[in-house]
Amino acid sequence: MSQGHYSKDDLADRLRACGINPTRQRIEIAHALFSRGEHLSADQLLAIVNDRHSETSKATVYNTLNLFADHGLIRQLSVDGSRAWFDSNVGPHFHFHDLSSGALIDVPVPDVEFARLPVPPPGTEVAGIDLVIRLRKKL
Amino acid sequence: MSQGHYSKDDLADRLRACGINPTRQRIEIAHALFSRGEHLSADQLLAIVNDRHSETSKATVYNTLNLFADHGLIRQLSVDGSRAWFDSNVGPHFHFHDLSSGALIDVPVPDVEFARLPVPPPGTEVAGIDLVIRLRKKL
DNA sequence: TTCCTTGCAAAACTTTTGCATTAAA
DNA sequence: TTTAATGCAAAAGTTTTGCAAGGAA
Repeated sequence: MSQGHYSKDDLADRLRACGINPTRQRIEIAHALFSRGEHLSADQLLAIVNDRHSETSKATVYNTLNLFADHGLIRQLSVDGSRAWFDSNVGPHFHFHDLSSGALIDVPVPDVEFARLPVPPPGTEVAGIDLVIRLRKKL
Repeated sequence: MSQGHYSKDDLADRLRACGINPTRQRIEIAHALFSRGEHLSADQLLAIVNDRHSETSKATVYNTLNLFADHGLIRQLSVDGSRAWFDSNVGPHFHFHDLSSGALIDVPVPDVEFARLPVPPPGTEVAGIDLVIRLRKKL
């Protein structure tokens, strides 16, 4: 789904398609998010964006990340309590979490299959499933 | 497993069994955690403990929660980015997360069955599985 | 005494917000 | 000119830490 299009124009189109006004800062943040297939924190984004081009403020990074997440362009992960991670892959998938390194690794949907899931409480329905498989070093 | 023993003596025994010196504050925090079957935040614990008995400081609440978690007496949950939740149920189980109310509801193990799980990366093994089923209001 | 625990305040860290400035249409 | 976006600094919220004081053995 529109992988590999990381030019400014393509990214601007992608933002517009979500109803987001494509500004310079937003395009740069989007580039950092989508050109790397990684999970990034707000701090990392700030460092990446300000390393490559001109100045972007911390507030703008946070505002932009929330904006992107609100429009379904990225997903915010709560994997450890220390900080938020932002995932440029909004398609259904799961995660390995390496407890020794802190690394997050994607787990594609076909690698997981549920034979049984609980029935949601009355009046509610499932909005999404977050699965995190914690990993430790094998001895 | 040792449910329903919430007297000071029983709680003290339970702490000692984990290698934790049972002080007054620790016993009160343990009582708040175990006598209710709920998921509690540090702030809620602080309020509960200081409502019933004498003063316990915020730092002691945090230190105690970390101590309990380090000794496997409770589990810290990362379910939303806003704050940590502490679960007095350390046995294997999963969670519903009601997005509209913020409520956390236990899902017992038998309600979930995995037909397939991914193979951990080389040199690692599975330390635990966190499953959070997000719920929204059904229309 | 000696060791452990607690409390307080301050610090650290992440995230949000208020507001003046800037950029854009 | 009018609106939207940005940057800065301050504020807010959660959690950790340093250190002096307190309590138990």
